[in-house]
Amino acid sequence: MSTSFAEENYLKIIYRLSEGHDDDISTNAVAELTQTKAASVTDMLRKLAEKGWVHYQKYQGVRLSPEGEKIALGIVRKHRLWEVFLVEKMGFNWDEVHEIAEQLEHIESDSLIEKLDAFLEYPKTDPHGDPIPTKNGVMPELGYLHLSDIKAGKRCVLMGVAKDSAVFLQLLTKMQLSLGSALHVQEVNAFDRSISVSIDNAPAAFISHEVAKNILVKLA
Amino acid sequence: MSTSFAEENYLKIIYRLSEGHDDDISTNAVAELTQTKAASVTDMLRKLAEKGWVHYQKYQGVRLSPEGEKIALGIVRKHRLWEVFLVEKMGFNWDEVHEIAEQLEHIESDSLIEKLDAFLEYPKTDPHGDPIPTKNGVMPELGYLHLSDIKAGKRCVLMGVAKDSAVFLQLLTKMQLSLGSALHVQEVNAFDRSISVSIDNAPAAFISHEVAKNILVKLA
DNA sequence: AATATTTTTTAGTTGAGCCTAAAAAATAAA
DNA sequence: TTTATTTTTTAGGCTCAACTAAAAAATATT
Repeated sequence: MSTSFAEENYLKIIYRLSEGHDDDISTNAVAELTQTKAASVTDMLRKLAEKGWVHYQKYQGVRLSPEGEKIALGIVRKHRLWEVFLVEKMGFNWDEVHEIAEQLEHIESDSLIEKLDAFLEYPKTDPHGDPIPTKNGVMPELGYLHLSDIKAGKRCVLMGVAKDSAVFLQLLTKMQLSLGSALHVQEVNAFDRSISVSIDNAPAAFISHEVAKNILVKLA
Repeated sequence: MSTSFAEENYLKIIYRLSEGHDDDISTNAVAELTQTKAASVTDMLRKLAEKGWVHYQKYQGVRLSPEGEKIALGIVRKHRLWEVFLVEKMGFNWDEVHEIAEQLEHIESDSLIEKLDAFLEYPKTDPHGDPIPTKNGVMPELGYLHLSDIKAGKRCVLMGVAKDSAVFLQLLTKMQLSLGSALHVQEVNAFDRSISVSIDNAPAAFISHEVAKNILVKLA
């Protein structure tokens, strides 16, 4: 069965909202991310349920069916591969690629995506450190930690971001933070939970808790 | 003013139908290429005329306005650049890229198209030899001849095709014909207007008039 | 020139995907 | 537990881009 542009967006958004827990997703949460009204979401959820891509009972929220998840992972895979292409081959910055990839993710051609994957040399993650689902529909688990959870004294490496809005990414860039940055957490400041961190062995800088929460690291 | 997917397709098709003459285009001709019914075309032409992209008077046919032509050339430029990408970078054959490029041509990002152009090293033609419009909206005139118009005894080089349907391109491939093939027209056979042509100095093969009409060459 | 045929347009529908306003259900507060 | 608030759904409408059937205009034929 074929999927429309709108349907693909809903499935992708429900997937995103479902990551990391198994509660059902509320109509309002979906409406916020799709930039539509709750009433429109209700319509679409009923349609997606009819097609077998979500489990939905009115007033009870929604979750993806196995088939729906497969479709969503396909979209995410395409989105992230195109982001790699845009950064690695087209020379875009990591904060410029989201909107373009939102369009490219709907291009329908399995062979194109396989060839693109090969051309990019089978990347494991996108330019924000997010894992790229395999073509069999498996999302690799990378097990990164939030910088905000790292204890004072520890060293770690910046592996990804939990949020890829342009303003956030631009802030990181201004702070000289990028994938691969070596971080050394000097201390956690009790007052505002900001942390003092040395970036690539430079003198320590302050990173707010809000920012640290959205930085993903692995211990060195 | 922004253009929808459907509007872009109509403008592109009107452009294609207008190439090489300045008669107005009929509703039916547009309907055939858009794969819609004449009544639907009438609706859309009225809409495009309101937006100032075409000149249209009912029962009198349609032609692009300067603004409409600019939009159409932008779409054609994107289509052909993506085709180059698909063949040169993704490894597709020239008969496989049309449908995918039909989707990619609607991706909206000026900076992407400029970067793609640079990445491809500013190609002048697509994989079928069709010229790529400049970013200023100029369609280069290549002045190729139809193989069917070449006199016996002449040598020429295959520079493009006037039709890029998959079956036609596959036939050329089977006949060992591709861009750059060196052709030597031995004789024009009066009976069926087929021509005897040596391809890359191999023993002469027959090329039907129908095929020769759609092959573009320049004299060697 | 009159008639027949083809082409094009009008009129009225349809489905997808959105909307607003009002009703109903679920949840929170008194 | 009753009342108030928030969330979600229903009902009815809108726009876009298609459709069919019928009318009108243009073109071709006799």
